[in-house]
Amino acid sequence: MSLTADAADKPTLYKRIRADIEKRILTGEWPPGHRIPFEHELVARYGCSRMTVNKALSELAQADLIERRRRAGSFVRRPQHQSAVLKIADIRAEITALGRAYGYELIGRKLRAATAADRDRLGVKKAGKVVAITCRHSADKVPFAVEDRLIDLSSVPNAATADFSREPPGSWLLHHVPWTEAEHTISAIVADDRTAEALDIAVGAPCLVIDRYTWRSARTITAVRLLYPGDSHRLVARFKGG
Amino acid sequence: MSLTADAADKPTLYKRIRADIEKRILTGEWPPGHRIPFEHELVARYGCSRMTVNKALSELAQADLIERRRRAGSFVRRPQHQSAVLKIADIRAEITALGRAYGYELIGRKLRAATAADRDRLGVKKAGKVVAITCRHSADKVPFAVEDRLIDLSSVPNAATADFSREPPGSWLLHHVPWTEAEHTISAIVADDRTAEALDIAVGAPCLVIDRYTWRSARTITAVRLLYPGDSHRLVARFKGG
DNA sequence: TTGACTTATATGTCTAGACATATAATCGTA
DNA sequence: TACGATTATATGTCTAGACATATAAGTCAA
Repeated sequence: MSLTADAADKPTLYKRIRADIEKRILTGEWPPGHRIPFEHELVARYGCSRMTVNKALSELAQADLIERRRRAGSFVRRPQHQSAVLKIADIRAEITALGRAYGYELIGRKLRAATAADRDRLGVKKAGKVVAITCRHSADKVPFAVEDRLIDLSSVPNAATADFSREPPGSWLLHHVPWTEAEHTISAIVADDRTAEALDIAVGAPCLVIDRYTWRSARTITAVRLLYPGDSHRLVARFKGG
Repeated sequence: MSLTADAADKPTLYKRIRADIEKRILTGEWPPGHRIPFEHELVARYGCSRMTVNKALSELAQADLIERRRRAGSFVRRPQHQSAVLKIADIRAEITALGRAYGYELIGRKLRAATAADRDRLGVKKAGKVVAITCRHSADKVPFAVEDRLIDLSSVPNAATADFSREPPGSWLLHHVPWTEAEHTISAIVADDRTAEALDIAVGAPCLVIDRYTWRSARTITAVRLLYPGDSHRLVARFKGG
């Protein structure tokens, strides 16, 4: 077994080319707008075939680190500050990862025909059945977040009979619904009476709100609102640097 | 000019293969864990060379949609809910994109040797000079966000002489510093007197807080805290679906 | 049953070509 | 000078092979 870095193991040629270029970009030696050597120049420098350097450059382009233009060449892209990777873990996983005891409590569950408000929230037009779930997550017996969720049963019929009294709906969905897309909206509110009681905080205390809307290839799956105590909870997002 | 989708233009073969597979994954026809046809099977199905299907599968792997294992085959990966792409635009770009008039006002600027608090905030050990900037961004004359920033001059010496009275420091950095990495921490607070006044909101109103810490290959560049009125501003994060 | 060895196989990387295509640069013309 | 046609060129895609390598699966002995 080797304790050295992967890079030292035995990088293949195209990976070495990619890493060489990536390093020059990250260190700023090649600033945004800088033209990267042409493929035929890299072919000469590394003594390999064009397909090999092409693979290296294609991957850098797929990672948005460079931009390739026919006839013109390849150029270092400007950093795109507007794109960052936000880690929003499954709450249970998040709490257990912190080494704290996870607690879950189902507050309410209702199966009903979608009301106008439900349809609006899910972004669907046709009427159908939904499950509405309210629950609470806690860490070491302290309220961590309250969850208010709507599941579209026309997309996830199994959810009608799933037992959410022990398994949180988020975890259940993660294991029963294939690859999904989602949109998160983050905002801040101050706790009203009901929220304050559920989270065991003072009325008027700040709360972080995450609204997550999930779909799979144009089909709505679920809409969920999570409320966290704003002063204790922090969302960490790491910039996507390639 | 064509108004049809790019896909209809004239997709190359490897892109068609990639799109075909992507579609089956996104629709759930091939759920997580499903084995994708072997390369030689796809070669037979599409009547092309192995390099062509290899390119399609490699890109899907780079996008984390599939996982490839030697001898075993290629498999659909589980969705990774914990990773979402958070769009944090440059504030000026964000406001102008909304079709509103961007306003900028420099409140304070100080050049000083880094205090202990500064070093702590920037995560550096060595003493050095820093610029501290406080400013306000507005949309249609209404306060949009207040910014409190620290720039490490040992990494960005030019910032010492940059004119931040007209150009916001975020925009300036975006154009003068090459590719960077950053970490964002999002939280919620309630406005204190000073914040309330700067944002023209009530004391006790909710505020969304973004702390952004930026570096470039292990070198600290800047630390910034942005305060937004919590009820009007919303951060939108789109799940990374490939 | 377990562990060690062998083998088959799918992916990983690479080559030396080929033709396609978008477009920057040049040249010629009005 | 401005505009339109031509040309050169860098990237985009693809082929038909090759050998490398990790590893699942099978084989055999302890």
